[in-house]
Amino acid sequence: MTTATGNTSTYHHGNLRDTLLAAAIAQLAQQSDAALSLRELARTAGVSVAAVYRHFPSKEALLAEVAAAGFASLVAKWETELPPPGSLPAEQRFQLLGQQYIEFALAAPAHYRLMFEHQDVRQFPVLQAAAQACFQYVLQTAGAAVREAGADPRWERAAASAGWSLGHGYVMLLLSGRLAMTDGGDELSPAMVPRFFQLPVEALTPAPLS
Amino acid sequence: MTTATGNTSTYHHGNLRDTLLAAAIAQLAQQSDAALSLRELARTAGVSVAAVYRHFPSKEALLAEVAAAGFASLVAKWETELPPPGSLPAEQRFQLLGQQYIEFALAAPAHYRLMFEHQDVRQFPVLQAAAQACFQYVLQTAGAAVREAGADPRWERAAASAGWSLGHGYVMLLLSGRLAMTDGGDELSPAMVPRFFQLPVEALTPAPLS
DNA sequence: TGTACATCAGTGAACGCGCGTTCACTGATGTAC
DNA sequence: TGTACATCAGTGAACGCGCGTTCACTGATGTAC
Repeated sequence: MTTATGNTSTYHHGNLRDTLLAAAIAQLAQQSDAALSLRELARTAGVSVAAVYRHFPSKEALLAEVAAAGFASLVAKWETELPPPGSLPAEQRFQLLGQQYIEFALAAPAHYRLMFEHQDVRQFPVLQAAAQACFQYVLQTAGAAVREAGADPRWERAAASAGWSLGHGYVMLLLSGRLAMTDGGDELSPAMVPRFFQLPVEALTPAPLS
Repeated sequence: MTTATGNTSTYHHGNLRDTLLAAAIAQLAQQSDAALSLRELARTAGVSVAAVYRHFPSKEALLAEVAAAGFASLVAKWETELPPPGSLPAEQRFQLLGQQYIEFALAAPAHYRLMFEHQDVRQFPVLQAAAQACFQYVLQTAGAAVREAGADPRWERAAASAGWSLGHGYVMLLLSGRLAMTDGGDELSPAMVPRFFQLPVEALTPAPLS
Protein backbone atom coordinates (compact mmCIF):
# COMPACT_ATOMS: atom_id res chain seq x y z
CA MET A 1 0.00 0.00 0.00
CA THR A 2 2.85 2.33 0.80
CA THR A 3 5.17 0.76 -1.69
CA ALA A 4 5.40 2.11 -5.22
CA THR A 5 4.35 -1.21 -6.67
CA GLY A 6 0.87 -0.91 -5.23
CA ASN A 7 0.79 -4.66 -4.98
CA THR A 8 -2.37 -6.47 -4.07
CA SER A 9 -0.56 -9.44 -2.59
CA THR A 10 -1.64 -9.45 0.99
CA TYR A 11 1.06 -11.59 2.49
CA HIS A 12 3.34 -8.70 3.18
CA HIS A 13 1.28 -5.91 4.54
CA GLY A 14 3.85 -3.20 4.06
CA ASN A 15 2.78 -0.89 6.84
CA LEU A 16 1.33 -3.10 9.50
CA ARG A 17 2.82 -1.23 12.39
CA ASP A 18 1.08 2.04 11.61
CA THR A 19 -2.07 0.21 10.58
CA LEU A 20 -2.27 -1.46 13.98
CA LEU A 21 -1.82 1.81 15.83
CA ALA A 22 -4.47 3.46 13.69
CA ALA A 23 -6.81 0.52 14.18
CA ALA A 24 -6.35 0.75 17.92
CA ILE A 25 -7.23 4.42 17.93
CA ALA A 26 -10.23 3.77 15.71
CA GLN A 27 -11.35 1.01 18.03
CA LEU A 28 -11.05 3.24 21.07
CA ALA A 29 -13.58 5.51 19.44
CA GLN A 30 -16.10 2.69 19.63
CA GLN A 31 -15.40 0.87 22.86
CA SER A 32 -13.78 1.18 26.24
CA ASP A 33 -10.04 0.94 26.60
CA ALA A 34 -10.41 -2.09 28.86
CA ALA A 35 -12.20 -3.99 26.09
CA LEU A 36 -9.43 -3.53 23.56
CA SER A 37 -7.79 -6.86 22.71
CA LEU A 38 -4.90 -7.82 20.47
CA ARG A 39 -6.97 -10.46 18.74
CA GLU A 40 -9.66 -8.01 17.76
CA LEU A 41 -6.99 -5.57 16.62
CA ALA A 42 -5.41 -8.18 14.39
CA ARG A 43 -8.83 -9.14 13.05
CA THR A 44 -9.51 -5.52 12.13
CA ALA A 45 -6.17 -5.22 10.39
CA GLY A 46 -6.84 -8.47 8.50
CA VAL A 47 -3.82 -10.19 9.93
CA SER A 48 -3.08 -13.06 12.29
CA VAL A 49 -2.49 -12.29 15.97
CA ALA A 50 1.06 -13.48 15.86
CA ALA A 51 1.91 -10.89 13.23
CA VAL A 52 1.47 -8.20 15.84
CA TYR A 53 4.54 -9.53 17.63
CA ARG A 54 6.70 -8.71 14.64
CA HIS A 55 6.18 -5.04 15.47
CA PHE A 56 5.54 -4.84 19.19
CA PRO A 57 7.08 -6.90 21.97
CA SER A 58 3.83 -6.99 23.91
CA LYS A 59 0.34 -5.64 24.12
CA GLU A 60 1.48 -3.17 26.77
CA ALA A 61 4.14 -1.79 24.47
CA LEU A 62 1.61 -1.28 21.70
CA LEU A 63 -0.77 0.48 24.06
CA ALA A 64 2.03 2.70 25.27
CA GLU A 65 2.53 3.94 21.73
CA VAL A 66 -1.17 4.51 21.31
CA ALA A 67 -1.19 6.54 24.51
CA ALA A 68 1.86 8.48 23.38
CA ALA A 69 0.12 9.29 20.11
CA GLY A 70 -2.73 10.68 22.18
CA PHE A 71 -0.46 13.09 24.01
CA ALA A 72 1.11 14.10 20.73
CA SER A 73 -2.20 14.89 19.09
CA LEU A 74 -3.32 16.89 22.12
CA VAL A 75 -0.25 19.05 21.76
CA ALA A 76 -0.87 19.27 18.02
CA LYS A 77 -4.40 20.45 18.68
CA TRP A 78 -3.10 23.19 20.93
CA GLU A 79 -0.46 24.24 18.47
CA THR A 80 -3.03 24.45 15.72
CA GLU A 81 -5.95 25.99 17.50
CA LEU A 82 -4.50 28.20 20.21
CA PRO A 83 -3.67 31.77 19.23
CA PRO A 84 0.08 32.38 19.45
CA PRO A 85 1.50 33.53 22.81
CA GLY A 86 1.40 37.28 23.17
CA SER A 87 -1.59 37.73 20.92
CA LEU A 88 -3.89 37.78 23.92
CA PRO A 89 -3.60 38.00 27.70
CA ALA A 90 -1.68 34.99 29.00
CA GLU A 91 -4.35 34.10 31.52
CA GLN A 92 -6.96 34.02 28.82
CA ARG A 93 -4.75 31.82 26.72
CA PHE A 94 -4.44 29.42 29.65
CA GLN A 95 -8.22 29.29 29.87
CA LEU A 96 -8.48 28.45 26.19
CA LEU A 97 -5.95 25.69 26.66
CA GLY A 98 -8.15 24.25 29.38
CA GLN A 99 -11.21 24.45 27.19
CA GLN A 100 -9.51 22.61 24.37
CA TYR A 101 -8.16 20.04 26.77
CA ILE A 102 -11.70 19.20 27.80
CA GLU A 103 -12.89 19.15 24.21
CA PHE A 104 -10.13 16.73 23.37
CA ALA A 105 -10.94 14.38 26.22
CA LEU A 106 -14.66 14.35 25.60
CA ALA A 107 -14.18 13.76 21.88
CA ALA A 108 -12.24 10.53 22.49
CA PRO A 109 -12.91 9.35 26.03
CA ALA A 110 -11.47 5.85 25.73
CA HIS A 111 -8.28 7.08 24.11
CA TYR A 112 -8.03 9.75 26.78
CA ARG A 113 -8.45 7.22 29.58
CA LEU A 114 -5.75 5.04 28.10
CA MET A 115 -3.35 7.99 28.11
CA PHE A 116 -3.76 8.32 31.84
CA GLU A 117 -4.50 4.79 32.94
CA HIS A 118 -1.62 3.04 31.24
CA GLN A 119 0.65 1.92 34.05
CA ASP A 120 4.38 2.25 34.39
CA VAL A 121 5.00 5.40 32.39
CA ARG A 122 8.63 5.09 33.25
CA GLN A 123 8.84 1.73 31.57
CA PHE A 124 7.97 3.12 28.15
CA PRO A 125 10.22 5.98 27.09
CA VAL A 126 8.03 6.86 24.11
CA LEU A 127 5.06 7.43 26.35
CA GLN A 128 7.12 9.17 28.97
CA ALA A 129 8.53 11.61 26.45
CA ALA A 130 5.15 12.39 24.90
CA ALA A 131 3.54 12.99 28.27
CA GLN A 132 6.41 15.20 29.35
CA ALA A 133 6.17 17.28 26.21
CA CYS A 134 2.49 17.71 26.88
CA PHE A 135 3.07 18.83 30.44
CA GLN A 136 5.75 21.20 29.27
CA TYR A 137 3.22 22.87 27.03
CA VAL A 138 0.85 23.33 29.94
CA LEU A 139 3.68 24.57 32.10
CA GLN A 140 4.72 27.21 29.60
CA THR A 141 1.19 28.44 29.15
CA ALA A 142 0.46 28.55 32.86
CA GLY A 143 3.87 30.00 33.58
CA ALA A 144 3.31 32.92 31.23
CA ALA A 145 0.07 33.70 33.01
CA VAL A 146 1.70 33.53 36.41
CA ARG A 147 4.51 35.82 35.33
CA GLU A 148 2.17 38.23 33.65
CA ALA A 149 0.12 38.44 36.84
CA GLY A 150 3.25 39.31 38.77
CA ALA A 151 3.11 36.26 41.02
CA ASP A 152 6.14 34.50 42.39
CA PRO A 153 7.61 32.50 39.48
CA ARG A 154 8.07 29.55 41.79
CA TRP A 155 4.33 29.13 41.57
CA GLU A 156 4.44 28.34 37.89
CA ARG A 157 4.63 24.61 38.37
CA ALA A 158 1.94 24.65 41.00
CA ALA A 159 -0.40 26.60 38.77
CA ALA A 160 0.21 24.21 35.89
CA SER A 161 -0.37 21.19 38.11
CA ALA A 162 -3.53 22.68 39.58
CA GLY A 163 -4.88 23.51 36.15
CA TRP A 164 -4.14 20.06 34.86
CA SER A 165 -5.71 18.50 37.96
CA LEU A 166 -8.82 20.58 37.54
CA GLY A 167 -9.26 19.64 33.90
CA HIS A 168 -8.43 16.00 34.39
CA GLY A 169 -10.68 15.63 37.40
CA TYR A 170 -13.56 17.34 35.69
CA VAL A 171 -13.29 15.12 32.65
CA MET A 172 -12.96 11.91 34.62
CA LEU A 173 -15.89 12.72 36.89
CA LEU A 174 -18.00 13.62 33.91
CA LEU A 175 -17.12 10.45 32.03
CA SER A 176 -17.89 8.21 34.99
CA GLY A 177 -21.19 9.93 35.64
CA ARG A 178 -20.11 11.14 39.06
CA LEU A 179 -20.83 14.80 38.39
CA ALA A 180 -24.44 14.48 37.32
CA MET A 181 -25.27 12.92 40.63
CA THR A 182 -27.54 15.43 42.22
CA ASP A 183 -31.10 15.51 41.08
CA GLY A 184 -31.06 19.11 39.97
CA GLY A 185 -28.84 18.51 37.01
CA ASP A 186 -27.72 22.10 37.33
CA GLU A 187 -24.11 21.09 37.09
CA LEU A 188 -20.91 22.62 36.01
CA SER A 189 -21.09 22.64 32.23
CA PRO A 190 -18.05 22.11 30.03
CA ALA A 191 -18.38 25.69 28.87
CA MET A 192 -18.05 26.98 32.40
CA VAL A 193 -14.92 25.11 33.28
CA PRO A 194 -12.42 27.32 31.48
CA ARG A 195 -13.45 30.13 33.76
CA PHE A 196 -11.96 28.11 36.58
CA PHE A 197 -8.64 28.06 34.85
CA GLN A 198 -8.17 31.59 35.92
CA LEU A 199 -8.13 30.31 39.46
CA PRO A 200 -4.66 28.88 39.73
CA VAL A 201 -3.33 32.17 38.54
CA GLU A 202 -5.55 34.69 40.22
CA ALA A 203 -5.80 33.23 43.64
CA LEU A 204 -2.07 32.82 43.89
CA THR A 205 -1.19 36.33 42.91
CA PRO A 206 -1.23 37.83 46.38
CA ALA A 207 0.01 34.69 48.10
CA PRO A 208 3.52 34.41 49.48
CA LEU A 209 5.29 31.13 48.94
CA SER A 210 4.78 29.46 52.25
CA MET B 1 -18.87 -15.91 65.19
CA THR B 2 -21.66 -13.40 65.45
CA THR B 3 -24.09 -15.87 66.93
CA ALA B 4 -24.41 -16.27 70.69
CA THR B 5 -23.50 -19.93 70.44
CA GLY B 6 -20.00 -19.14 69.29
CA ASN B 7 -20.04 -22.34 67.31
CA THR B 8 -16.95 -23.61 65.64
CA SER B 9 -18.82 -25.49 62.96
CA THR B 10 -17.71 -23.84 59.79
CA TYR B 11 -20.45 -24.97 57.50
CA HIS B 12 -22.70 -22.05 58.25
CA HIS B 13 -20.57 -19.00 58.36
CA GLY B 14 -23.06 -16.74 60.06
CA ASN B 15 -21.95 -13.44 58.68
CA LEU B 16 -20.52 -14.18 55.29
CA ARG B 17 -21.96 -11.13 53.61
CA ASP B 18 -20.14 -8.65 55.80
CA THR B 19 -17.05 -10.83 55.86
CA LEU B 20 -16.85 -10.74 52.08
CA LEU B 21 -17.21 -6.96 51.96
CA ALA B 22 -14.54 -6.56 54.60
CA ALA B 23 -12.28 -8.99 52.79
CA ALA B 24 -12.71 -7.02 49.59
CA ILE B 25 -11.73 -3.78 51.28
CA ALA B 26 -8.77 -5.47 52.93
CA GLN B 27 -7.70 -6.86 49.60
CA LEU B 28 -7.93 -3.46 47.94
CA ALA B 29 -5.35 -2.26 50.42
CA GLN B 30 -2.89 -4.73 48.93
CA GLN B 31 -3.60 -4.83 45.22
CA SER B 32 -5.18 -2.92 42.39
CA ASP B 33 -8.94 -2.87 41.96
CA ALA B 34 -8.63 -4.49 38.55
CA ALA B 35 -6.93 -7.51 40.11
CA LEU B 36 -9.69 -8.23 42.58
CA SER B 37 -11.41 -11.54 41.79
CA LEU B 38 -14.32 -13.37 43.35
CA ARG B 39 -12.34 -16.57 43.65
CA GLU B 40 -9.60 -14.90 45.62
CA LEU B 41 -12.20 -13.21 47.78
CA ALA B 42 -13.85 -16.54 48.56
CA ARG B 43 -10.47 -18.08 49.27
CA THR B 44 -9.71 -15.34 51.78
CA ALA B 45 -13.08 -15.82 53.46
CA GLY B 46 -12.47 -19.57 53.61
CA VAL B 47 -15.51 -20.37 51.56
CA SER B 48 -16.32 -21.78 48.14
CA VAL B 49 -16.85 -19.37 45.26
CA ALA B 50 -20.44 -20.39 44.81
CA ALA B 51 -21.26 -19.31 48.35
CA VAL B 52 -20.73 -15.73 47.28
CA TYR B 53 -23.80 -16.00 45.09
CA ARG B 54 -25.99 -16.62 48.15
CA HIS B 55 -25.37 -13.00 49.12
CA PHE B 56 -24.69 -11.10 45.93
CA PRO B 57 -26.27 -11.58 42.53
CA SER B 58 -23.01 -10.84 40.74
CA LYS B 59 -19.49 -9.61 41.16
CA GLU B 60 -20.55 -6.18 39.98
CA ALA B 61 -23.20 -5.95 42.67
CA LEU B 62 -20.67 -6.86 45.34
CA LEU B 63 -18.24 -4.27 44.07
CA ALA B 64 -20.98 -1.66 44.03
CA GLU B 65 -21.46 -2.20 47.75
CA VAL B 66 -17.75 -1.98 48.36
CA ALA B 67 -17.66 1.31 46.48
CA ALA B 68 -20.66 2.59 48.41
CA ALA B 69 -18.92 1.73 51.66
CA GLY B 70 -16.02 3.85 50.48
CA PHE B 71 -18.21 6.90 49.99
CA ALA B 72 -19.77 6.31 53.38
CA SER B 73 -16.47 6.15 55.17
CA LEU B 74 -15.26 9.30 53.42
CA VAL B 75 -18.29 11.14 54.76
CA ALA B 76 -17.69 9.58 58.17
CA LYS B 77 -14.12 10.84 58.12
CA TRP B 78 -15.32 14.37 57.40
CA GLU B 79 -17.96 14.20 60.09
CA THR B 80 -15.41 13.04 62.59
CA GLU B 81 -12.43 15.14 61.72
CA LEU B 82 -13.79 18.41 60.37
CA PRO B 83 -14.54 21.13 62.89
CA PRO B 84 -18.27 21.87 62.99
CA PRO B 85 -19.65 24.47 60.57
CA GLY B 86 -19.45 27.95 61.98
CA SER B 87 -16.47 27.23 64.19
CA LEU B 88 -14.15 28.63 61.54
CA PRO B 89 -14.39 30.60 58.29
CA ALA B 90 -16.37 28.57 55.76
CA GLU B 91 -13.73 28.93 53.11
CA GLN B 92 -11.13 27.52 55.43
CA ARG B 93 -13.42 24.64 56.27
CA PHE B 94 -13.75 23.89 52.58
CA GLN B 95 -9.98 23.80 52.30
CA LEU B 96 -9.77 21.31 55.15
CA LEU B 97 -12.36 19.16 53.47
CA GLY B 98 -10.17 19.10 50.39
CA GLN B 99 -7.14 18.18 52.38
CA GLN B 100 -8.89 15.27 54.05
CA TYR B 101 -10.31 14.15 50.74
CA ILE B 102 -6.79 13.81 49.41
CA GLU B 103 -5.61 12.05 52.56
CA PHE B 104 -8.44 9.58 52.20
CA ALA B 105 -7.68 8.82 48.58
CA LEU B 106 -3.95 8.41 49.08
CA ALA B 107 -4.48 6.15 52.09
CA ALA B 108 -6.49 3.63 50.06
CA PRO B 109 -5.86 4.23 46.37
CA ALA B 110 -7.40 1.03 45.02
CA HIS B 111 -10.56 1.42 47.04
CA TYR B 112 -10.73 5.04 45.93
CA ARG B 113 -10.36 4.09 42.28
CA LEU B 114 -13.12 1.55 42.59
CA MET B 115 -15.43 4.23 43.98
CA PHE B 116 -14.99 6.24 40.81
CA GLU B 117 -14.34 3.61 38.21
CA HIS B 118 -17.28 1.33 38.90
CA GLN B 119 -19.54 1.71 35.90
CA ASP B 120 -23.25 2.26 35.78
CA VAL B 121 -23.80 4.12 39.02
CA ARG B 122 -27.44 4.33 38.12
CA GLN B 123 -27.75 0.58 38.06
CA PHE B 124 -26.89 0.19 41.73
CA PRO B 125 -29.07 2.30 44.01
CA VAL B 126 -26.88 1.64 47.05
CA LEU B 127 -23.87 3.11 45.32
CA GLN B 128 -25.87 5.93 43.81
CA ALA B 129 -27.23 6.95 47.19
CA ALA B 130 -23.85 6.84 48.91
CA ALA B 131 -22.20 8.89 46.19
CA GLN B 132 -24.99 11.43 46.27
CA ALA B 133 -24.73 11.80 50.03
CA CYS B 134 -21.02 12.40 49.61
CA PHE B 135 -21.55 15.05 46.97
CA GLN B 136 -24.18 16.69 49.14
CA TYR B 137 -21.61 17.05 51.88
CA VAL B 138 -19.21 18.76 49.50
CA LEU B 139 -22.00 20.94 48.18
CA GLN B 140 -22.98 22.14 51.62
CA THR B 141 -19.43 22.92 52.58
CA ALA B 142 -18.66 24.73 49.35
CA GLY B 143 -22.03 26.45 49.41
CA ALA B 144 -21.41 27.91 52.83
CA ALA B 145 -18.13 29.33 51.61
CA VAL B 146 -19.76 30.82 48.52
CA ARG B 147 -22.50 32.43 50.57
CA GLU B 148 -20.10 33.70 53.17
CA ALA B 149 -18.05 35.31 50.45
CA GLY B 150 -21.12 37.07 49.15
CA ALA B 151 -21.08 35.44 45.73
CA ASP B 152 -24.14 34.59 43.70
CA PRO B 153 -25.68 31.47 45.35
CA ARG B 154 -26.18 29.95 41.94
CA TRP B 155 -22.45 29.42 41.93
CA GLU B 156 -22.61 26.99 44.83
CA ARG B 157 -22.91 23.93 42.67
CA ALA B 158 -20.20 25.12 40.33
CA ALA B 159 -17.83 25.75 43.21
CA ALA B 160 -18.52 22.30 44.66
CA SER B 161 -17.98 20.64 41.27
CA ALA B 162 -14.80 22.57 40.64
CA GLY B 163 -13.46 21.68 44.07
CA TRP B 164 -14.27 18.03 43.61
CA SER B 165 -12.74 18.07 40.14
CA LEU B 166 -9.58 19.63 41.45
CA GLY B 167 -9.19 17.08 44.23
CA HIS B 168 -10.09 14.10 42.10
CA GLY B 169 -7.84 15.14 39.25
CA TYR B 170 -4.91 15.78 41.55
CA VAL B 171 -5.27 12.41 43.21
CA MET B 172 -5.67 10.50 39.97
CA LEU B 173 -2.72 12.20 38.32
CA LEU B 174 -0.59 11.55 41.37
CA LEU B 175 -1.57 7.89 41.56
CA SER B 176 -0.85 7.28 37.90
CA GLY B 177 2.50 9.02 38.11
CA ARG B 178 1.49 11.70 35.64
CA LEU B 179 2.30 14.61 37.93
CA ALA B 180 5.87 13.74 38.69
CA MET B 181 6.70 13.87 35.03
CA THR B 182 9.06 16.77 34.76
CA ASP B 183 12.64 16.26 35.80
CA GLY B 184 12.68 18.94 38.43
CA GLY B 185 10.37 17.09 40.77
CA ASP B 186 9.39 20.44 42.20
CA GLU B 187 5.74 19.51 41.97
CA LEU B 188 2.56 20.42 43.67
CA SER B 189 2.74 18.67 47.03
CA PRO B 190 -0.34 17.25 48.73
CA ALA B 191 0.06 19.86 51.44
CA MET B 192 -0.21 22.65 48.90
CA VAL B 193 -3.38 21.48 47.26
CA PRO B 194 -5.83 22.65 49.92
CA ARG B 195 -4.74 26.16 49.19
CA PHE B 196 -6.26 25.74 45.78
CA PHE B 197 -9.59 24.97 47.31
CA GLN B 198 -9.95 28.62 48.02
CA LEU B 199 -9.97 29.14 44.30
CA PRO B 200 -13.49 28.10 43.39
CA VAL B 201 -14.73 30.50 45.98
CA GLU B 202 -12.42 33.43 45.68
CA ALA B 203 -12.16 33.76 41.98
CA LEU B 204 -15.90 33.63 41.57
CA THR B 205 -16.68 36.25 44.08
CA PRO B 206 -16.60 39.20 41.73
CA ALA B 207 -17.91 37.27 38.73
CA PRO B 208 -21.43 37.74 37.45
CA LEU B 209 -23.28 34.60 36.39
CA SER B 210 -22.82 34.72 32.67
C1' DT C 1 20.49 -11.55 -16.93
C1' DG C 2 19.65 -15.38 -14.11
C1' DT C 3 20.11 -18.00 -10.01
C1' DA C 4 21.13 -19.20 -4.92
C1' DC C 5 20.33 -17.74 -0.70
C1' DA C 6 19.74 -14.87 3.50
C1' DT C 7 16.24 -12.17 5.53
C1' DC C 8 12.21 -11.42 7.68
C1' DA C 9 7.05 -10.38 7.69
C1' DG C 10 3.63 -13.15 7.71
C1' DT C 11 0.52 -17.88 9.10
C1' DG C 12 -2.26 -21.03 11.94
C1' DA C 13 -2.52 -23.94 15.62
C1' DA C 14 -1.76 -24.63 20.25
C1' DC C 15 -0.40 -23.41 25.17
C1' DG C 16 -2.01 -22.43 29.74
C1' DC C 17 -4.47 -19.25 32.35
C1' DG C 18 -7.88 -17.42 35.59
C1' DC C 19 -12.05 -15.74 35.21
C1' DG C 20 -17.53 -15.29 36.41
C1' DT C 21 -21.23 -18.14 36.65
C1' DT C 22 -24.24 -22.39 37.03
C1' DC C 23 -25.53 -26.93 38.63
C1' DA C 24 -27.12 -30.74 41.36
C1' DC C 25 -25.99 -31.68 45.79
C1' DT C 26 -25.45 -31.82 51.14
C1' DG C 27 -25.36 -30.39 55.79
C1' DA C 28 -27.17 -27.56 59.62
C1' DT C 29 -30.98 -25.02 61.58
C1' DG C 30 -35.33 -24.19 63.53
C1' DT C 31 -40.25 -24.70 63.57
C1' DA C 32 -44.89 -27.41 63.67
C1' DC C 33 -47.13 -30.89 65.80
C1' DT D 1 -39.97 -34.04 74.75
C1' DG D 2 -39.15 -36.10 70.38
C1' DT D 3 -39.60 -36.41 65.50
C1' DA D 4 -40.67 -35.01 60.46
C1' DC D 5 -39.81 -31.68 57.44
C1' DA D 6 -39.18 -27.16 55.13
C1' DT D 7 -35.63 -23.87 54.61
C1' DC D 8 -31.59 -22.23 53.05
C1' DA D 9 -26.41 -21.41 53.51
C1' DG D 10 -23.07 -23.87 52.14
C1' DT D 11 -20.03 -27.47 48.67
C1' DG D 12 -17.28 -28.97 44.68
C1' DA D 13 -17.07 -29.83 40.08
C1' DA D 14 -17.83 -28.27 35.66
C1' DC D 15 -19.12 -24.86 31.87
C1' DG D 16 -17.46 -21.91 28.32
C1' DC D 17 -14.95 -17.92 27.46
C1' DG D 18 -11.48 -14.86 25.46
C1' DC D 19 -7.25 -13.64 26.53
C1' DG D 20 -1.77 -12.81 25.68
C1' DT D 21 1.86 -15.31 24.11
C1' DT D 22 4.78 -18.95 21.73
C1' DC D 23 6.02 -22.22 18.21
C1' DA D 24 7.52 -24.34 13.98
C1' DC D 25 6.39 -23.05 9.63
C1' DT D 26 5.91 -20.66 4.86
C1' DG D 27 5.88 -17.22 1.44
C1' DA D 28 7.72 -12.93 -0.60
C1' DT D 29 11.60 -9.80 -1.11
C1' DG D 30 15.96 -8.20 -2.42
C1' DT D 31 20.89 -8.71 -2.73
C1' DA D 32 25.50 -11.07 -4.11
C1' DC D 33 27.68 -13.11 -7.67
